[in-house]
Amino acid sequence: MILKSQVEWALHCCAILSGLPEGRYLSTKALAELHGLPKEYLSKALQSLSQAGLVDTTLGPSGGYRLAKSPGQVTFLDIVEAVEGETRTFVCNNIRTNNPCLPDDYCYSGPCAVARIMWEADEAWREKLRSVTLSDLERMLVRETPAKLWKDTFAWVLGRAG
Amino acid sequence: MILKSQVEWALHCCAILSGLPEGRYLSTKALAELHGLPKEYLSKALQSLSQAGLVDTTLGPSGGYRLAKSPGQVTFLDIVEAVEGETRTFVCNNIRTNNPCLPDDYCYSGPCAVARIMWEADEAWREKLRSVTLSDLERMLVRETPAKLWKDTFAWVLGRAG
DNA sequence: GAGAGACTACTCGGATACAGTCTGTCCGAGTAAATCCGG
DNA sequence: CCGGATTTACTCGGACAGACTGTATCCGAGTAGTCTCTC
Repeated sequence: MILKSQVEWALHCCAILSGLPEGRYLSTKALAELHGLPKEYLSKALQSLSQAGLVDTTLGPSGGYRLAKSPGQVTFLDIVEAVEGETRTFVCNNIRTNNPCLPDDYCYSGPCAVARIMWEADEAWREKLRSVTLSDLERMLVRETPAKLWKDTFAWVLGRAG
Repeated sequence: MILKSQVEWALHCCAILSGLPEGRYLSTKALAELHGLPKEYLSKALQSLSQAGLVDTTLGPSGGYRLAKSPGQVTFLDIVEAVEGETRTFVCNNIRTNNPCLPDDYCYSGPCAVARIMWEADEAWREKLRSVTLSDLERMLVRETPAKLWKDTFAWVLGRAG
C-alpha cells in the first residue's frame, strides 16, 4: 500500500503555488520543468486538484493554475484525497458472513471489530494530514531552504507566471 | 491506496488462531472454509505470517498453523506489516533536486519537509495499529458476537484442529 | 488608429499503451502422521 | 503383536495467468490573450 507519486507531485506543486502572488497563474509546463517531471502526466495530478476545487485555472496563454483558497485553508488531507480519492485505506468485505456456523436468518448489525480498528487507524492518519496546512509547509520550507535558492526559485517562477 | 484483501483475511484468521487451545494447529483448508475464501490464495497470506514469525506451522496431516506468541503479544501492526510489507506508505523521490535554480554543488541534507509530514502521518497510523493486540480484538469479538454463534464456531474449529 | 478576424499558447479531456501489482489457480517437492504388510 | 515400508494429508514454494491500477504519451477540442489586417 503505497501512495502514488502524483501525491508527492501535487504537494510540491501546491507548495510553489502557495508562494505565488495574488492573481498570478503558473502553467503545468513551468511546474513540470521546476520539478523535472513529465508535463503531460503531471497535468493529471493538477486536474485532480482542479476537480477537487483546490486550485483555479485559466485557459489561454499566460494561463495555468493558482490556489483557490488561502494557503492556511488547504490541508495536506485535501491534497492527498484530491489525488488519491476519499475511500478508506481498508475495505471490509464482511467475510464473517461466510461462517458456515452462521444461522441462515442471522444478520450482522454494524461493521465488524476488525474493520472498526483499521478504520480508527485510518482516521488517525487522516487527522494528522488534516492538521497540517500549506502555510505550515511554507514556513518549514522557508526555514530549511537556503535563502538564495528560495529567492532564485521564485524569481524563476515569477518569470514564467502569467 | 487501499490495503490488499489479504490483510483482512490475515486478521480474521489470526482472530481464530487466538482462540485455539495451546498446541493445536488449524489447517489452511479449515480457515478457508470458515471464511469462504480460496484456499490456495489464502495460503499466501498465511505464508507471509509464517515468514514474519507470527505463526508456527507443522507439516503433514493434522498440520496447519497456530500462533507463535500469546495473543497479547501480537499487534495489528505486526500482521499488517507481515502481509503488506514494512515500507512506508509515502516514498520521497526528492524531486526538489530537479530544481533548475539549484547550484550544481549543492546537496540537500535530510528528508524534505513534505516527506517528513507524510511520514509523521504514516507513523500515527502505525502507532494506532501497534496499540491494538489480538487479545483486544478477541475481547471485542466476544462482546459483540452472539454466545451461541461463538460457541458453535469454536466447536466447528476444534473439530478440524489437529 | 480602431475594430474584426486570424493566430498562438495554453488547459482540459479522452484514447491509448505499457508495466507492475493484486488476485487467483495449478502443480510438484517435502514432511509427518496414519495405514498396511511381513515376520 | 511389532517394526518397517507405503500411503495419505498437509505445508511450502514456484510457475503461471488474468484483471486492475499506476505511469506515461499523444492528440483533438475549447479558450483567452496576441497579432495582423483592413478600413
